[in-house]
Amino acid sequence: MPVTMRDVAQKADVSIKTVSRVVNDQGEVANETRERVSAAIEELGYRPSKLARALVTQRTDTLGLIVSDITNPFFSEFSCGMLDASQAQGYDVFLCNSGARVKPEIRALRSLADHNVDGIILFPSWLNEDKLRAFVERHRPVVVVNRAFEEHPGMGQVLMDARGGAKLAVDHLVSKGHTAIGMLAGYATYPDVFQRVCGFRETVVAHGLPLKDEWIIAVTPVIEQGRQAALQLLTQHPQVTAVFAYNDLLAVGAIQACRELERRVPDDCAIVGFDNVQLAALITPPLTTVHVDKYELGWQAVTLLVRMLDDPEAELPPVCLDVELVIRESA
Amino acid sequence: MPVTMRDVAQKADVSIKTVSRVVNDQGEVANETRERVSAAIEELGYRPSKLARALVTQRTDTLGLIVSDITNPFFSEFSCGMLDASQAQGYDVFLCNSGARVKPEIRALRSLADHNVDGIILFPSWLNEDKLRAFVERHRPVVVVNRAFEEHPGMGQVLMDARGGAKLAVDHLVSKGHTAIGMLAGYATYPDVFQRVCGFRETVVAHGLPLKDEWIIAVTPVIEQGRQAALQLLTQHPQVTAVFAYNDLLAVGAIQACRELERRVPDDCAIVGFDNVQLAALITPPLTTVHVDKYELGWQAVTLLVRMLDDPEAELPPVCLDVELVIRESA
DNA sequence: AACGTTGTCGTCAACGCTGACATTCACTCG
DNA sequence: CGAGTGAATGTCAGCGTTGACGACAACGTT
Repeated sequence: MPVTMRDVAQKADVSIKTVSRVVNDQGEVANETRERVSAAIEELGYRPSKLARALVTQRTDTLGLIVSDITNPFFSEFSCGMLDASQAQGYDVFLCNSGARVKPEIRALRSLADHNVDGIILFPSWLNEDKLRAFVERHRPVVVVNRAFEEHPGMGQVLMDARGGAKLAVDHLVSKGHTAIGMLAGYATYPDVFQRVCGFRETVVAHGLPLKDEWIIAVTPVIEQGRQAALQLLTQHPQVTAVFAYNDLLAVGAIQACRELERRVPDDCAIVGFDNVQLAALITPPLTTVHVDKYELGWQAVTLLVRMLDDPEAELPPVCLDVELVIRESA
Repeated sequence: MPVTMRDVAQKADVSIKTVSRVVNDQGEVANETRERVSAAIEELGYRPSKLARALVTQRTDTLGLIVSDITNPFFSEFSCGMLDASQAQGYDVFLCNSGARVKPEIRALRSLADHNVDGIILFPSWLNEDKLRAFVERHRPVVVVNRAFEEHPGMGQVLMDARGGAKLAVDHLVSKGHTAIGMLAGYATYPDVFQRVCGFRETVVAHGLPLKDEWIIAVTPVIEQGRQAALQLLTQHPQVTAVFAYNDLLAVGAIQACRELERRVPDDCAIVGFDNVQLAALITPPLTTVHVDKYELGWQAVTLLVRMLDDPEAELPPVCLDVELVIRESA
């Protein structure tokens, strides 16, 4: 039913191969012929079948993107940058939600491989390093965002300076006179929690302040969990006057907790978040947080992936984005 | 490099066709043979190429989704439902951002068609009805969300009861004693603005209240525009004591405007939004708004699309989701 | 003994396209 | 003037799979 190269060839009275040549404008085609073919293409409304082409070239012009939760503004802004960059490079993208679980991630990976995507972006990956490497072995290239690992051919990484961000946050808290600082952390199984907690610990110690393990609470990074954890932290350890949160969602939960405990923010308890999602500027009080350019992160991931595609041999170093502190009213 | 049916056939010492038969478990294969082939598949880690299969069956097991802006929580929640439903049905999905503009939408449509997606979901469509119909003619089926149009074979529609939602909002405002109600509307070119404005006008009139065109302001539905429009509305027409917003983003802008004008919400100015995005519950004061189950909307869109795929001849009626008022503190 | 029938499996072309390798023809040059 | 050159185009196989059809045993049935 759809018009094929054969139809065009017939109409322009040339061989199929010649049509192929003008479509991909490769090889030498006489001007007169080229125009005749172009006219036929135009007239028939011919569009080359990416499917058929992919079968022979092994290139589908598609990328796969796996995120934990597209509903989370952090990921959706990232996806937006990723999508725009892909489009600019001529790729279409398959989107999958992993729900931050291993099984669905594997299923998504498999399913992307089945569709022969040219490359995959994982944000982040919940697989252990061996499994991940095993997959990449058969389906390079893959770019992993926000999770550091040993460099390996076929795997690229895009990171943000999480440790530096944590330092920025704690420094700011300290400069405001806080000496008892707690942290609402994500679970250590979260691929990018480690860096943020590390940065937190280092900086607290560097300032010569007390560092108590009970002041660091690990929870799932969603608002409600943040509320509960902050409630717990602030009632059990009333001396804590400042909280650094793993992400803005937890920070929002902490603000809610403070409201319930009738602790004024930032006077009775200062709060700093991480990520600077849209929401951060809109709540009351507006959240002081570490800004990350999520759109840019997505764009960079594609840039790196495409570079790996262009030169499969190259060993590209990790890309790391800077972060900056956005001071609003919560600290 | 990747293992193909031929490899499996060789290993199991059968013909390629037999392998095909067990893979798709169709046709009669002796148990003994089936097991031998299955073993070979397992051992070799064979996975059928969707590409090659698609070339002959004309089915790619992929769907296309075009949304205005994945960054908007309204669309991202929808996408989540759409993604989950697709996955449940065995489809992978191409995601495209149209940026709420015609050109990119057309480009996305074309590019999806080039990849031979089995069906497309448009949320919403910015094309005029003729163009849309022309496209669908060649690439059915398509499901359009949140935009009503004349029924047409190959086009499905999924809607929400926008008019009813507007009525709910206005009724509530009236019940609170408001008699001068303004509206922050989206541009009439927005596909789903019409219904909401219509419902607004009808209900205001039904209550015997004044309906002034100057009290209805059309803007791009983002926070900042909402703020400016509300500023304008409330200073030029101070008698207005209640505002119904086309969506929550505009409502949030209105709340900001009230704060600047030192009008207390809801005492000096009541505000009702539409959509009930996550943000609505988190701002101060929490927003009274019309709730729409966006996840369900996405799920329904896929359900409809798949039904159209299964029976191309069937004339499926539009699906319409109910809405409900969520009363919080802004009205 | 000749004839369906049924179950199992294979052959072959085709899907729409590209890459490797002809082929043709005009033209140049020693 | 024959060989060599290069531009323009064509032929053919093959990418990995499926559908239409055919082959061939094994088994009753008359």
